[in-house]
Amino acid sequence: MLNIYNSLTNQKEEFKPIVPGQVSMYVCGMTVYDFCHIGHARVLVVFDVVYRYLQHLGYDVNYVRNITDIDDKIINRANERGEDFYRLTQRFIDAMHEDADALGVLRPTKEPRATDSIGIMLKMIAELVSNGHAYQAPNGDVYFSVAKYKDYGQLSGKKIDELRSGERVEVDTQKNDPLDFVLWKSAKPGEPSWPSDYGDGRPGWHIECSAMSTQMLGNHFDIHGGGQDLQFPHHENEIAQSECCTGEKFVNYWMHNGFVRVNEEKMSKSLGNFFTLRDVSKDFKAEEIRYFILSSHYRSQLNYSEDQLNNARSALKRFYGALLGAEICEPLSNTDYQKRFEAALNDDFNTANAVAVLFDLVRDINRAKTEDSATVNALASLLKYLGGIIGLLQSDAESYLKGQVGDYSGLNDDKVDDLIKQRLDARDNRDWALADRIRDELTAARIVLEDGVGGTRWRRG
RNA sequence: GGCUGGGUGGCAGAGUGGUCAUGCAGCGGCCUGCAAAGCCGUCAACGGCGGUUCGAUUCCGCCCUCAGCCUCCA
Repeated sequence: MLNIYNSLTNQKEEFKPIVPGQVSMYVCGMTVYDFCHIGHARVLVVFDVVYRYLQHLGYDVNYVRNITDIDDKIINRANERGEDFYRLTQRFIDAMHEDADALGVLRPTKEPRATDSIGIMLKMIAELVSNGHAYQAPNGDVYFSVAKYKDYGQLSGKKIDELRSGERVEVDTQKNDPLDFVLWKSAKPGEPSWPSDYGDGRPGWHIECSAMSTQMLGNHFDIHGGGQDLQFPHHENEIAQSECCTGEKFVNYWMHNGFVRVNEEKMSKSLGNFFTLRDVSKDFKAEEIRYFILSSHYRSQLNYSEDQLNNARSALKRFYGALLGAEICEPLSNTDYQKRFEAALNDDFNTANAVAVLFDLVRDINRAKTEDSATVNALASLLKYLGGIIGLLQSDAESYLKGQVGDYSGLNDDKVDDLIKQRLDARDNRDWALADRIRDELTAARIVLEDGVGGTRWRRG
């Protein structure tokens, strides 16, 4: 039985889909004006695990993750570069796909772009205007009337009165109420725009998610996810717009992942303390980054540091070390390991706990290695199968361990094999000094040797 | 100021009203020509003060403290 922590009620609840056997899930994706950083990677990976695990449980999952490809930042960036905004966003969409693929993130079922959905947004806006929940201001902008939605604040726990008293935004005289938010922005000269009954303009940020999610998943769907920073105002506003427009409940389960932090501070574009995936990938394998993300619970904060990534590196070496030499076959079914593993994931996707189960399995594999290979193969296959449920351990063990990343010395695999052969000769002659000298040479090139009964193995350290 | 969520052993990070988390690091041993890897053993923690309880790191209250949101942000 799967339990999910619901941000709407602030407690874990048993997951029950609206339609038995099917899950409809929407996750707020990237605004594509720059490369993805580790914080973005966390959303991608966290909800990839949710997606994979729901499928593992046998659900037919309709997973929609949007792309915001029109907003102020995109326009500004395009202007700075003198590049057409559509070309700019296309470039970063391609980059995002490359990054996500590398991390082992499965493509969502659908990945709508905001600019392809303007029509449906305008329909929603028209409905909100006609039913009195929205109005057009003198300057042409269309705003949503927060005060007219009595349940506003249900997700973030905020109260309209308190928001108003803590108001820090300068009052926009165009709005009837400072809390109102924009649905349609009228275009300034030279900005990308779309025609509408309210004049040329572009959509506000919040309406796109309401439009694309309800269009693709229905007015009422199961799961909506995103980063914690979207809880307010973005998700709160989505609820308000959607429910005022459709008259139905919008979403049953809200999921929010915690931030990645750098030196006790949120990693964010505005603080400038972010590390892009591309930067980090110069020194670490994508799977190490994925493991790092999954080594803590998705709702807790995650501190980014090189030590943490090194820790992930050690962990994966241990996993792949256990897998090395085993023959992968049909995994054992109904094992205690699988039960514990699933119990962990059933508990609000507790990947940290699930990974701990995998380490117990590793110990059993390594123990069995001195005894019989059938047990090793069976347990290793189970390890690989369970790892696959959270998108880990799917590489070939030997190539993973020999794989290189970043600036290693120029020693290629053939040269390594050659040196190892020379060292073996030296060892046969009991010339330990020479053997050790060769090993030192390899060590300097970050090659680690392991002399075993079956010969000498090596890996890149 | 309002609202969230935290404070666990050297580090990271789960969890529980009374027996082991787990990984890395450390220490002792086995294995090895020596290593490495692996295995066995081992050390060690629950922010502070009260309360409930036979017993609390785990429940309750207060305090201290950290992060996040309240403005764009995954």
